[in-house]
Amino acid sequence: MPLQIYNSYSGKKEPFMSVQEGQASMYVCGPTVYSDSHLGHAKAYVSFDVILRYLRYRGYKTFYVQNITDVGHLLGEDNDGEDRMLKQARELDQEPMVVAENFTRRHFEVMDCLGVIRPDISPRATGHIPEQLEAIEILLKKGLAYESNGSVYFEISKDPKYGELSNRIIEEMQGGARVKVRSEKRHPGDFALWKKAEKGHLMRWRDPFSGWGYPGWHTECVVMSTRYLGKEFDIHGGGMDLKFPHHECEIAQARGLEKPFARNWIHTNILTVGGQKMSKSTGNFITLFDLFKKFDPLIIRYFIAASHYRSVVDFSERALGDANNSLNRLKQTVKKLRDNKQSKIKSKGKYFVEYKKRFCHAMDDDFSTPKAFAVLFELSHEVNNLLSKRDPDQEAIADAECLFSSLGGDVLGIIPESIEKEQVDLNLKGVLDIFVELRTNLRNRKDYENADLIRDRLDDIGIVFKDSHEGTGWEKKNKN
RNA sequence: GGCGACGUGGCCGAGUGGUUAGGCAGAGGUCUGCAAAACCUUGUACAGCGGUUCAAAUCCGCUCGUCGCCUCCA
Repeated sequence: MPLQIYNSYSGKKEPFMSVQEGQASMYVCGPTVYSDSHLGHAKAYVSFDVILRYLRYRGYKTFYVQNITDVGHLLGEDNDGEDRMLKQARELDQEPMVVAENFTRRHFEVMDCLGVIRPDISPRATGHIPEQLEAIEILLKKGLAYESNGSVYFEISKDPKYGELSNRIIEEMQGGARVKVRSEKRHPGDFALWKKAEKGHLMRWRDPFSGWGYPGWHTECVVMSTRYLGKEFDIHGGGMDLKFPHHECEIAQARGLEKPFARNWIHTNILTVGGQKMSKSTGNFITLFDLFKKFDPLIIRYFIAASHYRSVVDFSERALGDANNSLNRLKQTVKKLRDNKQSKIKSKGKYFVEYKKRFCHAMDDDFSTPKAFAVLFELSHEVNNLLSKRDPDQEAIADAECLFSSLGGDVLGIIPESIEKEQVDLNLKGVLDIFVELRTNLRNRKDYENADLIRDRLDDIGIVFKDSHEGTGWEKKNKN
């Protein structure tokens, strides 16, 4: 069965047919880098990361482009609004490009923590001004855009298919929306391709229209996606909130430029807090930097990946706590598996083949991670039973370990290559080994009072002792 | 107002005409000196109302409710 992807252009699941066989090209709208990325961004980028990883797992040669928007879009309405980048630059008393550079770095830093694989290319909007101007001139020549007062607008009424992506009819678009007073636009829905720069505007470029200007929002993505992925590529993604106007406007331009553009549109759903959308403008956001102080990034990744990318996820600390418990269940199994595995035995893929099949079947169905996780939990269950036997089959252990590493690790990204051990320095390990020995001696002497004292006091500082037939083991507690 | 998504047991979350999703939390048990972990047992839910059907959480209609987009947003 082929991979099925929900195409939000058609509103249906469609078999994935890539432009070039065996390859998968994907463009995802990246962040506007004027402030720190928050949990809502994580939802989008972790979702696309899982999609990318699964495409790779399925054998596609992937090419992933995600832009960095380093020119601001207007805050308010039309001309009286303020550019976000410039506002932040003024508040931080920094050059706009310094602001962009810093927040770009910080964005990658938090994404790295979340295990999000970096895009192959992260093109900047400001690095593609000539390409954007070129596209704008073509649209002007074709009569799809017009110049007004030094700015250039795309005339949506010239595109008969405008609105097809988001199911909108131009004539009905004003209903309920605020009425624009004065405008350079012919129709309120027309969107800026290029804006005339007022005096003192810090980010501006030479243009053939009024002398100085800066690009509108939607052109960068059309230009950069097609430059690097070709006129026609496989997947164009972004958050649900970008569907209109952003993606609609991209499509209109691509059509005007006679580019076939994206075959599949994937939109990830939003993340809410107490039922309300998390967003920068409402202020109800929590940055990933702050969240990492309390929760391991892997928990956050699990929390996001465990729900379907098209579902709304509601954030709460309680939910993250639950996610942590669930994730621990899988991690415990993998840890035991690795502790029991004999290194010389290699996986031959003989055991648990049904689980792998079911996992892939779930992921083939529009990347249904909730079902995929259920399969992993069932596998975990069976593996735990296997491990509790006296002499578990080593080949089965190797196969199970391999499955968890590939499905849970490579694809879902929630099983690290080594569990716990990496964060523990050697001194701590040495000290703890002494305590284990001491406690064992005390237990053998049935001095439970002092044996338990050691366990309780270590527990207080985040080290958990676990007794079993083979002796006492220990592990670090999770942050929360 | 327009467009769209959605409403499943305490919470999260699959399912989609008749047969166990899965996880967390809770309860009881096994193991253990006691814990922890693991394992076993335990929940008969599908917003409401009407209709189709031998049979509906699943199809159809209506109602109610929640959320998103229509302004920058992932």
